[in-house]
Amino acid sequence: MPTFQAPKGTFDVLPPASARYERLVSRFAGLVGRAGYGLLVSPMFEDVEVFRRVGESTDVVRKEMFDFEDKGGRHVALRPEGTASVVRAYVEHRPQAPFKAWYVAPHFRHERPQAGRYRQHHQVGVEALGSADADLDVEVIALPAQLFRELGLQRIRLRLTSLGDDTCRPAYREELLAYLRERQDQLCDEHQGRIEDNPLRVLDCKREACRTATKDSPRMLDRLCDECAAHFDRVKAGLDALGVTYDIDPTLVRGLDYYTRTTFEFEAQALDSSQNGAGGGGRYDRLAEAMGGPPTPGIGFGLGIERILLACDAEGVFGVPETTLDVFVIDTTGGETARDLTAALRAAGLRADRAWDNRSWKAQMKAAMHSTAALAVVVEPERITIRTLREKGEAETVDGENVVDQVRKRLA
RNA sequence: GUGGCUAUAGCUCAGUUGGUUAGAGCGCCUGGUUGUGGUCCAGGAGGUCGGGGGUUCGAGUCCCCUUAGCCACCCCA
Repeated sequence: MPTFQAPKGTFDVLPPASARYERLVSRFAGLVGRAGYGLLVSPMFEDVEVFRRVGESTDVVRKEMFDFEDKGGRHVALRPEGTASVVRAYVEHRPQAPFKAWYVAPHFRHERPQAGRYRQHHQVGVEALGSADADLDVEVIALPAQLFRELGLQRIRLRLTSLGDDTCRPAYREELLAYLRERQDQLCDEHQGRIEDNPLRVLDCKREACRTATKDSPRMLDRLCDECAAHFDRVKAGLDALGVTYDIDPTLVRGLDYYTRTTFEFEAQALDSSQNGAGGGGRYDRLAEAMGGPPTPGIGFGLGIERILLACDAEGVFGVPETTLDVFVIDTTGGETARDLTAALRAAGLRADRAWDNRSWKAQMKAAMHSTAALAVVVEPERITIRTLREKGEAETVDGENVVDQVRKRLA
């Protein structure tokens, strides 16, 4: 047993398994890059107040932040979610709107770890600021749907709702609060004393008590103001037009308080654990103001890389790629030729590796088999041969002067 | 944060009511065989049994603590 191990709730991803991370991120980068989103790099810790703006009543802020005082006495926190940092950066730099950015970043939450739930996990996501256009909601929601399709995932369910805005939500909130107060003693223990914080959360409670008590509660979707209703209708129509299927779920409440209007969540149904949320997001038209900036509408999402990969495992798609090398060099003459030839092959743009330590022919050949290379170049005192590694074939003796060209020819 | 289960070789796991040098398969290393590599044969390396304490003549096995993982709650990505 090693003396040290990765801290609780964290993990290492080693090659070759890590190749899936690489490929997933590059797929995502390609997808959102084609849609006009540029990479945004931001610090993985911020003034703790930046994250507090996402909502004081949320678990993320109340009990899951990795926060500490730095040597200058500043109270900072490791990023628990992605949107706050991006909106902070937007407000700080005031880029041209609409501003469309994507990110890939570690996220930290101090929770009890479980499969699919970690203290450090990784998300890819996008944020689009400066437009309230419902068609932007459609674009943003369609991106993860397209990603999942490209990965080959079948069993992803999109849940969708609207939380209203400042025009209609306050009245609804009061109505719901009144409804809940009448039934306060019927709610579960957790929510009996917490309905004032965020009454919407009670609707999402999984406990039987809350479920029955709120069965006939008023629904935000029935109380949307005209503008919000029109916005939501356009979002639905847009998704329909793009062939993105969804389920309207009026009980959907996301973990963050900043959402307005459109919110959504992608559920990986292949995962039977309760950690089956693959990603989610929504509109946050008041967050820029809360961050001290000008009123700026915005919408975005975050996707959990580990959750997506777990879902891929469960559906048997997007496995670790087989071949990562073109050619493997074996040298039984001392190693100088391997050193020079490998360098030449790489300079020619081929993926090449070699055996080390001047081992036996058999040991080097074994290493070549493990390498996943398609071809081996075998350097022996009297000749140089090219051999196939993945299927049977005759060794082909090659001229020492043109090894690179001949390898290239064989690969073509 | 609450509760339950688990921890033995690089990996997957055996290990009796506590008993003497802790095992297997796979993987790894060496040699032989093979069509100079995938087969087969022989040999070898590798474990303070997660860590600490206790009970006992004796602990991988029983007890306590601790660390980590898993599961449920909770929450979410």
